Amino acid sequence: MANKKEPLCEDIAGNGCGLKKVLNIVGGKWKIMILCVIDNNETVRYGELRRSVYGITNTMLAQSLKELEADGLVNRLQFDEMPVRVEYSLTEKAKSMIPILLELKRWGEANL
Amino acid sequence: MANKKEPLCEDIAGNGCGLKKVLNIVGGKWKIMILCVIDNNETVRYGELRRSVYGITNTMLAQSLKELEADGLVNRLQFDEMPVRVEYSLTEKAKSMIPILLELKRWGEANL
DNA sequence: CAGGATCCTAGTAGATACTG
DNA sequence: CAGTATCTACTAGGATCCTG
Repeated sequence: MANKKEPLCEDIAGNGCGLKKVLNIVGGKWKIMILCVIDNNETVRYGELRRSVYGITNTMLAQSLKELEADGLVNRLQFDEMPVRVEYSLTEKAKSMIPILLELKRWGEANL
Repeated sequence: MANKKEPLCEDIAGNGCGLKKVLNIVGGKWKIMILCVIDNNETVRYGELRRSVYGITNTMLAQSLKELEADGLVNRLQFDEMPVRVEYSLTEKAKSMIPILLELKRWGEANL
């Protein structure tokens, strides 16, 4: 009778669960902040990111951007001028996640 | 003209952002899995959790449960029988977060 | 300007044994 | 049964300096 609930995570042991995958991608110390800044600005340069994400180091920023790019969440566009210029932006995939993150954000503000 | 977007995270520096708060609570290695198991069973005993969350140790399970309880996401109900019995369940607050997590899960399955 | 390389620290998690 | 108490291991993250 009762409508069967959709289980939050069936494959608890492995990394098969979509939820775990998302948290692996977004769960680090810096990645949501980076996504936030890019989302707020459409397109952002490396130095601008380093100044905006207060406290981040080169190591962490470069590494996080690489991983986000590898995961298909940010685009890296390099202009071979002198000196070099690189612009980062969100992919369509990333943009489609933003509304859900906004819901989570509102939930957090209301409940924590 | 264009409708102004709601920013994902204004307070990037501090922990003021609701999104960061949520990730701090749910972002660990075990907590979502624990929430998953409890959510799937309504009410779960300690030993059942330890067997269900494959690979977790006593240390981590006890610690995670304590933090989840402190954050108001799980209820701890102790029966002073012999031997002791303890049942864990989700709070209303936690239940209100589940639908959002489900969305994230579906997004992860579709995009990762 | 946009990173890379290297070394180091610290918080997070695991193993094992024990207790009310 | 439902946890504590120690001790150890690992790895994410930090500091500093360097380069195409």
